Amino acid sequence: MLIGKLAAETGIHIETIRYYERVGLLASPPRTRGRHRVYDEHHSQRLTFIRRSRELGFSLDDIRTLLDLSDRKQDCAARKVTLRHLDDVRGKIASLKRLEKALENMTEACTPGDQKSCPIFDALSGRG
Amino acid sequence: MLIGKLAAETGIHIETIRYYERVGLLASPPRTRGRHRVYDEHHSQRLTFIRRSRELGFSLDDIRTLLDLSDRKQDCAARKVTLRHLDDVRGKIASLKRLEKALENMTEACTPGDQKSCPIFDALSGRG
DNA sequence: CCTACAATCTGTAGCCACTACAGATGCAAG
DNA sequence: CTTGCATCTGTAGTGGCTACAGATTGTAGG
Repeated sequence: MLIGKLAAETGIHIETIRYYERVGLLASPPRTRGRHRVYDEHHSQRLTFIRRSRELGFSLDDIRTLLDLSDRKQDCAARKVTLRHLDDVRGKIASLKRLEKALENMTEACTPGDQKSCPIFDALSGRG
Repeated sequence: MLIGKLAAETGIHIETIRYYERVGLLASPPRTRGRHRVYDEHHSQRLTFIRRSRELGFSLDDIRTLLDLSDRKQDCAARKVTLRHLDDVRGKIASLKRLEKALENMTEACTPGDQKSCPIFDALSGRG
């Protein structure tokens, strides 16, 4: 199958597929005489693995590791990678929640008709 | 004051200060004969505003807007920008929470000693 | 006044994970 | 043989910095 079909099948843009090949995530497929890439089911499965991993927020580096671990059936190591990523995600949630609180406080303090200084600008100026 | 002192005062790296100038966030300060930048209290306040806004997750584009609104004392408009950003943050939290759940499910399903297929690899392959 | 050394200067390239072109080909149907 | 879409390569752009290299400026000590 050609790259367009692979893209349609996996939901990954053509340019992104070529990008994954360039950075070594997806093996270079054989070519036609006219240098068009020819993929098979194996490539499609790999690409689906990559897409699912990306959807779960793994970095391309992590995915490289996961693909390798999957080939070598090292599921314990994969669990570690996943737990580390989960930690990361939780950290991001926590820091976004702090942002959310701060932003809520700012907007709640800012009531229309208030003639004095604006609490939003005060907060941003470091006075809040 | 020179750029090093401004950096120390505001907690923003020298390169970042120059970057902000380059992208039009911070006005070009006057220079010494030898082209060294000379800042005053006004620059320092602006930079603090920028730093606080960055800490709250505003994009540089948003910050440009907020700085302008602050100059023109348009606090209602600033409130809108802030609410929009708050929405953004909440959206990110929601999607990270979905990730968190999915990752939790994967790692919980993966118990050591399980001899069959690995639920992590299954999930990533699109079978989960 | 001279030297040493720190601070600053400009310009460029790199990071991540793509995305968006331009301009040149390949390939299949009519 | 032409039309027209698909694919090719290569490069540049995104955001928000960061990290250099190599040149210059400023300043304190001798």
